[in-house]
Amino acid sequence: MYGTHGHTNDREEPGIDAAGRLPAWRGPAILLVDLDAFFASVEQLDHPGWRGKPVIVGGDPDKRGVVSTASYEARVFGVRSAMPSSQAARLCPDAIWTHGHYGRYREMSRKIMGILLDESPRIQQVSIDEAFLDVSPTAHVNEHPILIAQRIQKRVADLGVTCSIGLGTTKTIAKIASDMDKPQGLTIVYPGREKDFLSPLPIRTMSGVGPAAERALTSHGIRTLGELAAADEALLKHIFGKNAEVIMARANGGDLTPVADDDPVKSVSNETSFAEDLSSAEEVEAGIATMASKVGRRLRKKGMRGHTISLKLRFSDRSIRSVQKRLDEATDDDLLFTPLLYRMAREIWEPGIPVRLIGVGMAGFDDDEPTQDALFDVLQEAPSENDVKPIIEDDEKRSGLLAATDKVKDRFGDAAVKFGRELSMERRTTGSGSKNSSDYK
DNA sequence: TCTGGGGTCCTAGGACCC
DNA sequence: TCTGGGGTCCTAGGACCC
Repeated sequence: MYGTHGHTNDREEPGIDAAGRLPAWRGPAILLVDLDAFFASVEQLDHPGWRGKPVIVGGDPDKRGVVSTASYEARVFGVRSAMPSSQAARLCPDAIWTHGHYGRYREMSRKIMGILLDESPRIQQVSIDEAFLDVSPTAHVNEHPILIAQRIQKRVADLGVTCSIGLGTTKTIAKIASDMDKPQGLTIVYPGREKDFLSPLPIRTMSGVGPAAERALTSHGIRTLGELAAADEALLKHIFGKNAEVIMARANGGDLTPVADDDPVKSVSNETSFAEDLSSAEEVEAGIATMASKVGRRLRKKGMRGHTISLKLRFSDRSIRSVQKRLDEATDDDLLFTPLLYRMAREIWEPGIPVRLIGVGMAGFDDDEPTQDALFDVLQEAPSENDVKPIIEDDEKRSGLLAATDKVKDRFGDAAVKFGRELSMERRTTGSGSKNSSDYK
């Protein structure tokens, strides 16, 4: 036991000396800090009456919702992230349900990431509730990693939520270790013990091995990370393709991928599943318009314009079809690309076929800097294959209208403004604000 | 009352050019 | 004449992550 906050789970005995000093840490020291049942914990922090009770953040049980995060009290009943809400409601009939408050989670997350940044500038945020930290001793800073981890746990706890931390010499090890003891655990894998720690673990424990790879590996008798590390290279190449070498290195504790800054955003998308399938052209186009306007608004907010617009439909049998089109000019204008999306829909769908989910996305930001009059150009140029009539042809009127509706939506919410074809989709969707369930497992 | 949403990356095939 | 191959861009689909 090292701290007063939470407890420390030494995977291997460190051999503390007589004075109780920590043994020197040799080599890289990577932390993975994972906020415990984050969304549910914030709800319990904000609603004192919910503390100690089962709380579920997720979509409605009767509208195809799923569980985003369950508090530990709800997990006792078997409720898990990504579980259909209807099943969760059966397992835990007395749970307190909420769709979640994402602005609030983001606010808490920002505060916590601020603490982490204060502890080490070498940080990689993985998601709203998870980050890697490089706390390797350097010439300038040589505080012991365990002490840093304990201080982080205390500082986070002071904000009213808890975190679990894994400490090891690689990101893979830190990540796996952080999962072994929750909530508020600190699991340490000492330098030199990497293989002992990893080799008995099931393959699925490791990031990068999903259901498909697990199936393939198991069929070849590979069940543990030790077996994976020793597997035939040609076989791994066949299963993981280009990733085979990285996977192998991770499995044997030798993956030295550094803690890196976050990558730039490469795509922006919105999708929604409907409580009941849509099948008429009017309904589907209304759904497309609603998703397109969400994407457009987010693009404008970020100041990004993309070249590649995509449409995804999921049908009643859960199969998925998608289409994407490369645009001649980058855009952030949904009044421009919505009619194109209607046309793309007809490439993969016919009216009458029930549609369960509609997704709209934009990508292709990496090209040239968007020019101020990209919008103007796209309308003036000779018609190309992808050209369709925008909803409002005068581009100045159109962008003025978008700016005005963005403002209203900022103040009053998305539902405040709807164009003709955007029916009120809210009542029909899963009602789940659920976005991110990072406390998967 | 069965199965969400927002992302990243890889692969394989076709078009097109040289 | 019956047939190559590399490079690049684009697209559809799927695996995986939180």
